[in-house]
Amino acid sequence: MKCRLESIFSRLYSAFGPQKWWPAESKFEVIVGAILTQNTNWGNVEKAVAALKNKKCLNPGKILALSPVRLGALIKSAGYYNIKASRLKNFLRFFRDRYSSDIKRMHARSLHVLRKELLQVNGIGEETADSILLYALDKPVFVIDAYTKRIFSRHGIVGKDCTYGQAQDIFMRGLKKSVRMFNEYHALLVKLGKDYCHKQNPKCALCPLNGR
DNA sequence: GACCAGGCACATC
DNA sequence: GATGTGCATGGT
Repeated sequence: MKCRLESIFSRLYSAFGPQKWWPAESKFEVIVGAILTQNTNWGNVEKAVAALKNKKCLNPGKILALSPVRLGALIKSAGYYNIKASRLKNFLRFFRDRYSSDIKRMHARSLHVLRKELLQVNGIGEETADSILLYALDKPVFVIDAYTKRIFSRHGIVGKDCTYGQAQDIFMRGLKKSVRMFNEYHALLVKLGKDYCHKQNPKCALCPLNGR
């Protein structure tokens, strides 16, 4: 499996090149984006982040100080804006109370401890936690998302109904733990998913993973 | 108008 | 543990 996963990575990298993820100007912006992008088109998230920046509200204190209605209005374009407003605040209260809203303090903790803590925040599930760990905190964890499952189940590498943990184990066991590679691999899978591995009408004939 | 997008919590069985 | 449902905007 190791060879297979590594070879898929090489082919994706050759086909698409570096993806330069996560697209954000700061680690804090990565975290906000990770929560806002839940089950949502990235373009809609960018608009919400831009609205927060435009009002000079893209920092922990400002977001916490906004009323739910005001915050909801700013992130409206990202969809599920009421629930996401409360999820953002749930994270920010944890971030303030546990780490004094300081990314460096968080960064100093271990992957294992942080993952457990993040999963206790209401609104942060496995994918969001792992996205924060990998892309904001440089921890070597492989992010599994809908694209990853769809692509690898279509190629017979994971079961169609496998759990998040089962899929993650396959990657974590089959690859060397590298933050840089995990970062690029997941970004490349999203690129492949967006361009070639649609839910319906899969353009699999064009998929760079097909053929030799 | 239908379908989809870089999920998650909660209720119910 | 598995399955179903609500949450919502904006692009194709």
